[in-house]
Formats: sequence, structure tokens, C-alpha cells
Amino acid sequence: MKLMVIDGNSIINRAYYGIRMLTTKDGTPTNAVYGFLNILQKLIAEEQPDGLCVTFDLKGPTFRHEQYADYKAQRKPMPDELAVQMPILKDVLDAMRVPRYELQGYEADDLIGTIAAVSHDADWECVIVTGDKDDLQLVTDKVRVKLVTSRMGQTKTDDYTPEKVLEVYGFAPRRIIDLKALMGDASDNIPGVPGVGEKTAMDLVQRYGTIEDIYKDLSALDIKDGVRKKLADGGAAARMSYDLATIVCDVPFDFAPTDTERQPHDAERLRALFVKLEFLSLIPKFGLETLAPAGICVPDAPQPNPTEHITTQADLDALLTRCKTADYVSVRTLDNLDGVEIGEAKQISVVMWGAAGEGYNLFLRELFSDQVTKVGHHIKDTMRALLEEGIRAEGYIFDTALAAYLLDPTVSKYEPEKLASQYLNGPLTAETQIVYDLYPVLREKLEAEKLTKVFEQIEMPLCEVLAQMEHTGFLVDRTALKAFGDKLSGWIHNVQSEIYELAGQEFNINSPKQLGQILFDVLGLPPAKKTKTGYSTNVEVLQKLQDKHPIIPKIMDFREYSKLKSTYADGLTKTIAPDGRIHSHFQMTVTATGRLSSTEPNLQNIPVRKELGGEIRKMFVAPTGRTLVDADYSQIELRLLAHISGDETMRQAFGTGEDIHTVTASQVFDVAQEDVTPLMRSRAKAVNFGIVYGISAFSLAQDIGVSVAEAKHYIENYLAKYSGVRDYMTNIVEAAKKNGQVETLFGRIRPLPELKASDFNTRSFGERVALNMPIQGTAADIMKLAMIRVHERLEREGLAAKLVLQVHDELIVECPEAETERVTALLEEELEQVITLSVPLTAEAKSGTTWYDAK
DNA sequence: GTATTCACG
DNA sequence: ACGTACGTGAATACG
Repeated sequence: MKLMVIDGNSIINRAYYGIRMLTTKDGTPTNAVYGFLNILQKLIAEEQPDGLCVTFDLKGPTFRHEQYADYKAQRKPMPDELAVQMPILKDVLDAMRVPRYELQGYEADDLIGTIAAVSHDADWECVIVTGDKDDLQLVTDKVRVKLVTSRMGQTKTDDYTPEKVLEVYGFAPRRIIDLKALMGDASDNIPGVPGVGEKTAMDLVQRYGTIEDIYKDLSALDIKDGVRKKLADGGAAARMSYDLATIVCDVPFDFAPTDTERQPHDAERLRALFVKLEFLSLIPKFGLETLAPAGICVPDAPQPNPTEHITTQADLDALLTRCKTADYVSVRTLDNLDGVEIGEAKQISVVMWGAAGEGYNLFLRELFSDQVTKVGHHIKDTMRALLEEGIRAEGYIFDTALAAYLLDPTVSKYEPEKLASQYLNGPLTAETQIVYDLYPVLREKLEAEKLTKVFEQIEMPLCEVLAQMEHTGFLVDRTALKAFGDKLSGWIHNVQSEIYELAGQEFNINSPKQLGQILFDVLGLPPAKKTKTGYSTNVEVLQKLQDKHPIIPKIMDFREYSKLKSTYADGLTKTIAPDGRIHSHFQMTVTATGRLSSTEPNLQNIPVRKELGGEIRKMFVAPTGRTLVDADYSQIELRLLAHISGDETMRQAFGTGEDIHTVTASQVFDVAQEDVTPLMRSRAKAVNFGIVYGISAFSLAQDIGVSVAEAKHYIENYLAKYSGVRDYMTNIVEAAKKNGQVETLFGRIRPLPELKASDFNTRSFGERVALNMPIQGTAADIMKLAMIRVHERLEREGLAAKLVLQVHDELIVECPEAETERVTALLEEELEQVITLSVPLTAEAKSGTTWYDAK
């Protein structure tokens, strides 16, 4: 028999990682209740326990107030009245017929300890679900702790058996108490031994076990004298802490595991509660959908719209006339233009090529001309499909997907159905109707958020540019790519045999798991880092081991070759179209900053940093008689940092055309520019990048391979010298907290609910994003504008040149040889003149017959 | 489907 | 003390 006991308060507070707090009228945080129930449901499915109960602290189910984070930061205990009471959760658990336990004078931990002890004696298996590591001390052969952790809204559980505790901590479960006795725990008011932290405590317990063993004879311990002194002074504190840290396992309350045996839900009550809380998605999960709706209306399937199927030429003509006179229509294309669906105010018309007959093609041309005012969803894709048929789409005034993206670029999907429930009232209708109805609503929202300009001047005009780029594609030398792949195959084969030889056995080198076993178990190399599932074997780890074993460089070679072969040589070959070109898809609604992304294939991550990888770029070519012109912005993000922050020193550096990394190096290392060494410059470069990302000393240290203290020193110097940047960092975070969002120079926004999160990591992430998004996003806006201008100008000047690719700060054009010079000049000019900043914005364009040569 | 690794700006 | 930089996409292994 198996009993699952849930540490209610602990799970509630981990069930919500909160971004936006949603509450009922009485202030109950529904996110937290929902999260709790979701976790509960998942756990029940996973464990299938025979018994189930939930324990609560004395106060009952409570949720930590949002201000908890502030108290935590100041290391002050949070006043009790800020704990949000959640009576509704009691009601839900009662309706589920799950027993709840709370007891005057005892912590929930103590109840759990007692329950675990009783079920152990009753020979039940006990699973404790909690987020509190303290409970690990209760683990035995019959008591397992399921530790719930969470990050970024993802909930993860880890099962702790005695073996797992030993593996993770290096000692037995009961020794957790000794660990706490030494290191203390601020959140539980356990003092611990002053001056002894986690590292020291772990080491002591691992080597000596209990505090009794440690204190038996301090002089006999092999430790630093400083630590010995701290231990000697803190003896009383250690013993007191030991008692505090020990979970009571004999609380006087009546409990038998059989009390918790699962019972069927009180379905009607539970359903009513879920409806009240608007947890409609939980209704099917709890098997409550067959119940009568009890007078409450739940949204049902889409209502059928009046739909007319056009089959005669007369009807087709009539439809076209209506389209031309309507204020606007919504258009959705079906099956690669084999049909179109047209939405009007209360009517949908479907035209299929097969049924409409000969007039269909002409109809399409008229429909997509500027005589019909249209809205659509992801119109760039429609425009591309039309280009394949030789039709240029005009008359589009609105894209509902793009509008929704600008309103909140952080969500992953913009399906019309979702947008309908978010922005429209009334019953759900067919997609074409939704798009029709969304237009006026979203237009107003854009206006209210001051996004109209970005929408009309950047996103909408860009659709046509991207459609043309995708349609044009980038020519690749298939034969050369194939030859390169074959060459790689040979090398992979050779290096693989060498690796097997050195390892003494064959294994799958591509499997991090098997590779880890070979390196760290078979060959006995020292593991440097662990992942969730085992040893880490990434480049960083391998680099540290480089001189320790001849197999390491071989593995690094193997990785390099297989990446090139699978992702690039083979991967790209598969995507070459019959015209010999690669037609990537540029996604406009993916990134949270406003950048584009590229898929199927991704042409924005073609190798360049390493020599061998660069070979791939030689396969991206211009056809005979044509050339490639490649233009890129120089240091656009740092220039924007200088402009946005207004930092005088940095602006001056760009103004005089000095090398920014050298200038930074001279500032950070306090030497004359002439005395900056290459090492100093490369470190300064890393600092510059770090600042743009929202720096931390630890990560910078990791990146450039210096101590954290040294990295910290660099950052301090940097911010002292570039004081405008320091002010910017402070101000932008403050402004973001106030407004709940950040924005680019052009007004593109990114909401930042993360800044309100109680979780430290989530909040820190929000702060870094607040620093980075205005910079990365403005750079994206500038590039998008440049693309629109380049596209327009090429057309206006009657050039045959075509844009083929954008890689964030780089733009590639294919043109006839004769146009090369004009296009080179035109590109530099247009890129540089998009906007006037307080620092020069420079771009450089070069040409060649391959991407490699043009760069 | 998730995790890991590695390619890019 | 937290846990470790911003933004992406694809291939592979494995449960």
C-alpha cells in the first residue's frame, strides 16, 4: 500500500512562479490554486497512491504575498498578515474528499514526520511531496521524498531514496539534520554555527558524520584552525540548531494510513467550484464533463457560419464586386492557393479552383490587387504563395498575427481561435470570420499601445520584402556541398576508429550518456560539471580535459565534423529546392525582441567562427554572371548602447572612429590605448558584450576565464568609466518596473511581468531583459527599416538585384555583375541613413561570387 | 516529448 | 544566498 502526503503550503508556493497574479474577488490567487491542482493531478497519475492527504501549516493553506521577495531581500521575516489565506483550496480538497491535516502548535513538517513514521510502522510505502529539502531527513527504505522544484513556470520532481540522498549529498538522510545544525537556515530561523556556511558544513558532515562525532574531539579533526575556532565557539548554537532542525515524528494526533484511502470526488461540488474559479480546463482532467452544466454556460464548439460555396462564374463575379465595394474583407488561402476563403461581415464564401473553373485565376489576380482592401493572418506566407504563382499581392492593410505579436511578442502562438477568446466577445466562429472581426479591435489596441507606427511603417511593409526574399532563395553549390560531406564522412570514420582505439571499446560517441561513461568511468578522467541526467560533456568540459588524455582532442574533432556533416552538409542538401536554391522561412512573430528568425532551414546560423565551418559559406554562391553583395552594420548594438545611455565617453569613442574594444580596454585596465595588448582587448570585448546582455561577474569570469573577483573588478572599472551606462542600467530597470514593460526607440514593446516575480531568478532574468531588449530590439527595428528601404530602392531604380538573406546585422543581395558597384554603394547608404543617432551608424558592404568571399 | 549539444548574431 | 548573460533553430539520443 502506498500513501502520498503533500506538504500543502510548500507546494502552493512553488505552484506559482508568478508572473501575473490572477485573483478572485476575495483575493484568492487563482494561479496558485490552479498550479497546485495541476501538480496534484500529475502526481496522482504518476504515483497511483492508495492513500492521499495534504498537510497545512497552522494558518491553513496560505500563499506568500508578492511582497515576500522584498522581505527576503532584506532578510526580514514577512509579517503573517501578508500571507494570503486560501479558504477556497480547503473547499476544493473537501470536494475531492482528500483529508487535510493541520494542528495547533506544530509545523506542517512535524505532521509529515509523524505521518511518515506511522505509515512506516504500518508497513505502508510513504511518498512525501514537498519543496522543502529539510524533509530529506525523513527518507528511509520505506519513505521517499519527492522534491518539487520549479523554474520559469516548469515544475520538476526528483525522487529521493536513501541511495539518491547519498549520491547527491554524500551522506545518509539523517545527517541532513547535522548539516543544518552546522550551516543553519535563515528562513527557518535556525542559527547554525556562526561563520560556517554550506561548503564547510557539507565537507564536515561528509567526512565526520554527526555533530557528536565532530564535537567529540575538535583537535583531532583535519581542518583549518579558523574553522576549528568557529566550531569551538559555536558548540552551543550547533546543539540548539540540531534540535530545531530535527523534525518531530511523534506529534500527538490520531492518524492511521487507512484514513487517507482514496474516495471518489464529490463531483457536483467540485465541478461547481471549478466553474466558479474558471478552471474550465480542469473539468475534463478530473473527469467531470459528463455532469449537467448546472445553469452555467461553458463555451462550446465553434458556431457554424453561413458559408457559401461559389461554383458559377456569375456568383464569382458577384463576389468580386462585393469585395471591391466592401470596406474590407478577410482572406485566407487554402491548400497552396487551390482555394480561398473570403470573410465579410456576416458571411463566408469559399472558392475552390476545381469548382470555380477557368475564371479562378483571373479572380485571384483581381482579389489580390489593390482594388480589394484585405486583412489576413500571417499575410507574408500568403504573399509568398502568390509570388510562386506570379501574382504580387497588394491592397493588404492589416495582419492580425502581426498585430497580436506587437501587442505581446512573448507568447509562442498567435492562433486566431486564441486571439478570439482574448480579444473578442461572443461565441467562437470560423477562422476567417475571427480574422475579420479581430481587425477593428486589434487596430484600436495597437493605437492605444502606441504601436501603430511600428505596425504600419515596419512590420506590414516588411511582409512583402520577406515574401520576395523567401521566394528568391539563396543558390547553393549542391555538388560542392556533397563533396564536402563526403570529405567529412572520411574524417569522421577515421577519427571514430582512433577514439574506439583509445577508449578500448566501441560506443556511440554522439550519446552524451555513453561518452560520459567512457570518459569519467572507464578512463577515470575528472568530471567537471554535471547535468540533470549525468555528466556534462560539452566543449567547456572537454577543453579543461584537453591535455589529460589524447582521446579528448579527437572527440572535439569528431563533434566538429559530425555537426558540420549532419546539420550543414546533409541538412542543407535536403532543403535544396528543384531550382537549386534554398528557400528559408523568415518568421516574423517568434522573437521577444523584434528580431526575425529563420527556419527550414535556419540560414541565420551558418558557420563562420571556425575555419572549417567557414567552408560551408563557400557553397552559398551567385549564379554565373551575378555577384553577391554583403553589407553589415558595424557594432550596431554597442553604438545603440552609447546612443540610448548617452554616455559621453562611449559616444566620443565612436565619434572619433576609434576601436571601441581598445578604448574600453584602456578604460578598464587604465592604460594608454597604445599599450592595450590583444589579451586586454579581447577581455574588454567580452565586457562590452556582457554589458549589453545584463552582466554578472560570474558569467563574465566564466566567459573569459578569470576569477570572479577579477571579473567583478573589470565591471566596476567599466561602470566607473562609463558612468552614463551605469545610470542607464539603473534607470531602465526602474522604468521597466514602473511600466511593466520596456520598449525600443521605435516604440516596439516587450511586457516584463518577470520583474514582479517573487522568485529571485525570474526577477533577475527580467532585469537583464530590461537592459537588453531596448538595444537588441532597436537594432532589429533599424535593420527591418533598412530592408524595406533597400527593397523599395532596388525596385524604384529598376535594378535586377534581389535581397536573399538577413542575419540580424547583415544583409545579402544577389545582383547582375554590372550592378555590383551601384548595389554596394546603395546598401551602405541605405543602411547608414535609416536613422540619425548621436553616434555615427556605419555599415560596410563587400562583394564576391560566394558568401565566404563577400564577407 | 525532453534534454543535450552546438551553430549563429 | 540565490545561480549564473540576450536572442534564436536543428540534430541526436533516449525514456
